[in-house]
Amino acid sequence: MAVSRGGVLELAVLGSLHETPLHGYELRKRLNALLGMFRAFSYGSLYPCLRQLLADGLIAEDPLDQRASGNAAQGPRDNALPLTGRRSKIVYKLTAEGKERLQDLLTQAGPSSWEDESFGVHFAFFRHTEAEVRLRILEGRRSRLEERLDGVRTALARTRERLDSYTLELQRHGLESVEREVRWLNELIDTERAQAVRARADRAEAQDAEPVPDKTNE
Amino acid sequence: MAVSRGGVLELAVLGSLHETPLHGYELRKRLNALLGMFRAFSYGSLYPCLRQLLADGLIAEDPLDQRASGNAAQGPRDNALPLTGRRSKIVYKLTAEGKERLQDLLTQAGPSSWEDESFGVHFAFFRHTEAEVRLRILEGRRSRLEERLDGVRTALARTRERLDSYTLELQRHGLESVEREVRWLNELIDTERAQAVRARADRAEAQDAEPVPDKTNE
DNA sequence: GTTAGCATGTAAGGAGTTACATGATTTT
DNA sequence: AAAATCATGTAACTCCTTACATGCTAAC
Repeated sequence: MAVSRGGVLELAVLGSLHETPLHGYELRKRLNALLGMFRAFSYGSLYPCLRQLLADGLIAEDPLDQRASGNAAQGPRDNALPLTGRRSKIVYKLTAEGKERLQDLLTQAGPSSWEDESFGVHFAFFRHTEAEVRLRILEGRRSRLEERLDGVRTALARTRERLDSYTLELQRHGLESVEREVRWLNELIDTERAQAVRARADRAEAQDAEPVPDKTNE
Repeated sequence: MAVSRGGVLELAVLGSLHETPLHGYELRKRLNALLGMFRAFSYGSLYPCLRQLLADGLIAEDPLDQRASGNAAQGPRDNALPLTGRRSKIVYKLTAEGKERLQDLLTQAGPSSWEDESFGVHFAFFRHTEAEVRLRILEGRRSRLEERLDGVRTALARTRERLDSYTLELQRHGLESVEREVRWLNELIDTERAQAVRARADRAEAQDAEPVPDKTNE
């Protein structure tokens, strides 16, 4: 079943391809437009990744595109068309296995989903993620950041020597940025919870008679 | 002269050791307190780095520490002291060559100083950096971020399909964060320029008679 | 007809991490 | 005397980047 190894790229590719078939070049542009503020991928990693995913059967060439990339017998006539052996766009689409794998990746709530490098990518595909998993990822990221704040703050408190103005300014800016992200996460978590409550209420109304379990694990 | 290869760790180590001699464990804690909001280093990279720097003669063991790490002949008597062959703190200090190398690294204003992974480290040692270099690094980082803003914004403008709320929120938060950093850089740059002007005025006053060249390359 | 951008790929390697292994010292 | 944490180190590996190489297609 070939693990087609971890790394956010896999998720980024699979997630993008889930929306619509794409070829490598366009895929990269999409990705860098979507995640450009957080990270950028190069062709040098994208194409090998596509190759691996293809080998693993998670994606497949999409024949719907008119410029077939096949080397099969096509009329040797009129080779003015861009079919030189194998040079044209290669459009990929998700296979059934690929969709399964994507669902797997989207269900994982762990360090691999809330660390700096990966959180943005996971968040970008929250639309396809279950509500519960979304919440756990958001909370996971928040505690990750709070750990960081704690660590730096206590380390700072233990420091005897007073720091120069640049170090101080860096500290201040860093703290502020992380605190801002925590506040942002708080808002998102509140929204998610409110939605969950609403969804539960809707479900309750639907089955009406049955008393809602309502396990208040708050 | 052994290049003792690039990577921010080298600068981080050399910079820290420039303030005061330290051993590996403590060094790591310092670093993670100083830069914890931006990145964290592990022992697995720190110790090999120290070894390399030692081999290159940029750092040396500091004999000032009472627990000498030497294997030289010390009285075999009273070996209850922690001197088992070679297990105790190894305190390193900068050599003359190391100081030179540090100055080199601090003078470099280029991508290696203003990219995400490295900017924080360079900034943390701005105290030891020339005013001119500081300015170029700050401006370099600013244009890097502005490029990013441009790229994402134009890509976004070209996008036909409207995005789901999560993608949108990610976009918004990303843009806002980067814009905030740009504003922060603007302030820092202003401050730096004001200081430069003041410094020039001071120098002019000092030599008084001599008309200041004042090449207004603004 | 030449630049600029679209499109696909590979080889080499960089900068670190994780997990492991070990031992010394201090605290409880 | 057990647990925590201080302290040093290595091997294997990961994920990605840089630099290169190639060729098509559109625009100026």
